[in-house]
Amino acid sequence: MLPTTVERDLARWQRRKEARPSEILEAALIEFAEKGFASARMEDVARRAGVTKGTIYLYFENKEAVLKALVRESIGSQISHVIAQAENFPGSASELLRFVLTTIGAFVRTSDRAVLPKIILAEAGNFPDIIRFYREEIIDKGLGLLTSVIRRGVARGEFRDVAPQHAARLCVAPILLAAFWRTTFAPLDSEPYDYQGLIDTHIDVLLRGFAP
Amino acid sequence: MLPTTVERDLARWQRRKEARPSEILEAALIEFAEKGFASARMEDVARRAGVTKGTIYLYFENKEAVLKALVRESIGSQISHVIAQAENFPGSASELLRFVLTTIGAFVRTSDRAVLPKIILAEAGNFPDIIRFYREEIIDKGLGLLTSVIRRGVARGEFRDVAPQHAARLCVAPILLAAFWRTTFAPLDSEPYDYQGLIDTHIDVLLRGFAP
DNA sequence: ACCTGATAACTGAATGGTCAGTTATTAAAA
DNA sequence: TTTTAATAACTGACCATTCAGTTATCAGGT
Repeated sequence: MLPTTVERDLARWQRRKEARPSEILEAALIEFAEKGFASARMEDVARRAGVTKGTIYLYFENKEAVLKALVRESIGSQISHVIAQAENFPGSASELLRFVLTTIGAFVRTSDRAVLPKIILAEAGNFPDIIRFYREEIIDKGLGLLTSVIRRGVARGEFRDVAPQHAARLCVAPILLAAFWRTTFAPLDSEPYDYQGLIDTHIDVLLRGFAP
Repeated sequence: MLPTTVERDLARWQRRKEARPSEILEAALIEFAEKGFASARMEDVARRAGVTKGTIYLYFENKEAVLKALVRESIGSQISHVIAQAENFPGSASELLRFVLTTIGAFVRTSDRAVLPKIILAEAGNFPDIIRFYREEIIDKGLGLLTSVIRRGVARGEFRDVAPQHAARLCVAPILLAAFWRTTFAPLDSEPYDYQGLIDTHIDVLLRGFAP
């Protein structure tokens, strides 16, 4: 049961300054997702990352800093990327909307980062600055993008006169819900839920609902 | 600053066996909402309820039992009530759908229980049986109701042929999102968000999207 | 009307376990 | 040999839970 001395001596540990931070974040994401931020233990994060607790504190100031780093590295870049693509999009507003929602949908269906909104939501009360960051960098930017797409569609007569700030939220709601579902209730399901079908139906119903 | 001896002697404490449990639950809801279940302190719950820590344990086995009680007493009855009303609803499927969504919307906009989904979501990993209860008693029942309404609408030719299990989720998504928003980001907003407008727009877009 | 014990609601200090963060030490790498 | 990544034992604070003691309430006696 105990590791042999050979294994011990051969394995031991290596110095891998470059690789540690990302490995720690990867491990933290899994632990935070499983237990929630407050109940996740730094020792478990460390073990999963293949180091000991002390090592984490060489790279991160404290537990909160690990969560902050996760939020920063995970989502911010994605959003900017989508916004950039949307800016030089050639097609109509409907096509652009379809493209944006499909992209976000794919992210939510496949990325392990899709748990983050849930983790952040849960800790809202305890870390006001993380919430503010998330609100400004992710939500406001995302809603801003969608609002402008819809406003454009309305201006061009593609969409009827819906309130853009409400319509933008209608666009993301089912996708976000899918993210929560996948990271919370999916394990209880006997057969996997058809997220693709949900998102397709969503885009379909939405565009018809927006049509003049 | 200190309470006068008179006040002290008059106040002290009273025996209020009947009132305690609900007062404790009320206090717990607020504390759990603010800090999250894991970070909420029983002592703070007690103080808010006007008792001391020990008293809570006269009425509840432990912290988890308080959360369980909250889930049971808060939402279950609401759902059954809506379902009962829906069952003998006279009008068309659209009218029924509008009625159901308006009712849920009103609950989410006004009730302090609207935080519960968030609290439960956050603790999913730690309390599998609470999640299972919530899943079976709230989600499955709620989705079941909406699915049957939509199926009826499709059968009667009021709605086009949308997939009922997806469409049902589209119905609740924006309302749930509103609940999360109200209990998380609303405090950051300078002016209050127009939930009523969101829900009205939602119902409007949705029914047009469902129309043949 | 006024005691007076019995009962049960309630208190709050003590307990014990957990865990974030620290530090003295070890050993890989340069 | 020196530097520093990494370890592992340690500390201290925090907090759920317990329980021995306190006090409101009430019934039955005087």
